[in-house]
Amino acid sequence: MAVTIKEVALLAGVSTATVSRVIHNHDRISDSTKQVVRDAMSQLGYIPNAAASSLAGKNPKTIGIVLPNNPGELFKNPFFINAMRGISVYAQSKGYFLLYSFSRDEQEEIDFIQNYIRSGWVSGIILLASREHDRCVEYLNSVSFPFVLIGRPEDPQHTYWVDNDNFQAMYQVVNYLIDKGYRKIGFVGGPPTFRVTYDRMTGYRQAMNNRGFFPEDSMVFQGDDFSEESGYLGAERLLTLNGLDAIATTDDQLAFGVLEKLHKEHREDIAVTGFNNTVRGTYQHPGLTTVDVNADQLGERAAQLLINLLEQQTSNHQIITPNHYLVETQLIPRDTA
Amino acid sequence: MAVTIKEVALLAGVSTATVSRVIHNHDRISDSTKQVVRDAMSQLGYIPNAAASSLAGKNPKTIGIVLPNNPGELFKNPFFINAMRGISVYAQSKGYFLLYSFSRDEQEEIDFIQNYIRSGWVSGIILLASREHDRCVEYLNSVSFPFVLIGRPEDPQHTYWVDNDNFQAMYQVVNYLIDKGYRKIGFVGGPPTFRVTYDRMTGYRQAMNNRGFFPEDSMVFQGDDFSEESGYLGAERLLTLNGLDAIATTDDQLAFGVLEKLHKEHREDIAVTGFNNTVRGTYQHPGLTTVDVNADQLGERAAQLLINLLEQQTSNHQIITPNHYLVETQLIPRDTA
DNA sequence: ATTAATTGTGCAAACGCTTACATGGCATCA
DNA sequence: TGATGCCATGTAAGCGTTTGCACAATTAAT
Repeated sequence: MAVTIKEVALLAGVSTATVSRVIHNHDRISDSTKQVVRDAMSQLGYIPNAAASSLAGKNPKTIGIVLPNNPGELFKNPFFINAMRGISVYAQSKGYFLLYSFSRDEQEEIDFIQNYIRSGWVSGIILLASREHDRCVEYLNSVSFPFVLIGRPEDPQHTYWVDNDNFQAMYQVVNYLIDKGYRKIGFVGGPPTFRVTYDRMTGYRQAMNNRGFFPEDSMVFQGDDFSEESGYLGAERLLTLNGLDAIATTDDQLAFGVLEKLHKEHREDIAVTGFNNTVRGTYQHPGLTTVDVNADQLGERAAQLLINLLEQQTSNHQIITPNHYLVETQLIPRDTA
Repeated sequence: MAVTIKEVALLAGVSTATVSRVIHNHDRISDSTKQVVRDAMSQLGYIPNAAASSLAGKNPKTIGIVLPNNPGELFKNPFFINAMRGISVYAQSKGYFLLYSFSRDEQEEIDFIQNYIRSGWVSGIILLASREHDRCVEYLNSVSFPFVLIGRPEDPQHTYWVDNDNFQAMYQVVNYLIDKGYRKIGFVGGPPTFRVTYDRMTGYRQAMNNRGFFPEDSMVFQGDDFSEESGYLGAERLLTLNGLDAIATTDDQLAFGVLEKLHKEHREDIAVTGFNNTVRGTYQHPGLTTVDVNADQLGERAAQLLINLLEQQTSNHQIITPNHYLVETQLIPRDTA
């Protein structure tokens, strides 16, 4: 059917072994032969059979992506599709294929990962769902299969990951607010067990301190989750304070809850910021000032990290790649601050 | 490394051929042997090596998905991610893997398709980008590789495809408007060369006629594209008519343009409907009455169609599957109508 | 001038699975 | 009882690549 390595070999007048070596840029092949073989390949439109090469023990040049199946979140937040696009940009430029699957729950995620690995289809995996105590990470570590996490892992030293610099991001937000003249800035975050909450809160505290403000604990609210309800609750709490003029949140959903409460109390004068640049914040009135996490970049970097890892594994050049990247966020000023 | 068919055969006390036959449910294997083999498989946690099975000439059980890389559209419209999820629901239940790629332009789409096919990775393809004169469709036909189109093809008789019943959908919208008391309903559509425009316009006309209204041509506007600008222009044109009380559009973007013009002219009394249920329409004020195209379902059906096709091809049971599915749309009433 | 090391290439086995063909056992029929 | 046919399973070749090993040709070292 399709063109095989044999036909290329025949046309180039060499053995299949040589063709294979040319494909992989083996260093013991003379430049002249390389040229001849390459000409033959392009003349025939040869594309290696991925199944065969994978079977013969090579990097299948395919990356598996595991997504959480959270319809609500998927819909509200362009994060996933953008991350997938980012991954594809880099992976495709390196000739990698991409496999994806949505999973209903953690168990299914693990099942899919097992399938990916055992089936021999993929050479590495990117996880897009960072949970607190991630069994997928555990599993992948236990079988020591190459993977990259989008999000911050529990063990940042021994895991490959990409994430935003959450400290820096919130630091920026608070400085922006102070620059705009706000002084008494409250904080509404998600559960304190999440690393992301901690990092953003630290950024908030640091920024305040550096500018000469020292928020008491009552100005910091941490909800049980990242929901609107928690935001609403947080606003309720913070409104008991005197002179509050701004609320920085760690998530758009929280921010929406905050806005709702503020609206109810006719305190629209209070500034609000969110996080994640969800679509609702873009189109609602007033537009929500928020932070874009640059999902595209996160995806691209994740792919880069993984592919580096894979290629480095194959070759014996010991170029030590970093084990993580921090991707810049971008403040999106809109009406609420 | 992983468990192979040999180990299963050894444990079950049969040959590898028998194991293979059990996997594929060959009918000449006795029930008792089947049971023994299945037990062995599950005991060892055996998962067939996809590369090997694909190489040996079997259906690789992998579907390639080609997406357009249109950042703006991707962001505004949850269509793509939902369709991908829909595909994954069905495909995963049938044990199929999914490959995806975003392409920058038509040429790249074709390149990716070639890669998919020549590499032997995929057994079938789903196209999510239906254009007017689709070279991908042409190419796939020319090499007669199994594929399904999401959207209406040029040759609906000899292509596998899924789509909404666009006629029906717009018919419904217009009836809804008439039921709500609107009488002089204008139409703003995209370019008339698109089949979807034609179908929806026909639905509009038919519904009007059936209820005793006979819109003159001046009540029908067809833009050069599906943009807000075209919508704006359309509204401008229609506003010259007397007594207009509603505008049905074929796309949310068009609707947004229409709303803008109406707002400018303080004619918010005029009802407006969109199409596609984009996120902006959900969150803006006033909320846009629109039609959800059920992207999930479209994806699921597309996967179903393709997998049926593939399995039917393999086995010689000649169950003739339909060559297309029409997926129901859903009217989403909100503020603008 | 001999030997040793290096370079460029080919040979052939191996990867894990499928499947056409072969085979032995059993039931059926005359 | 022997021939016939079917049923359940085994044998082995082959799918397209990769790669360790072998080997011839060249270069370097003595």
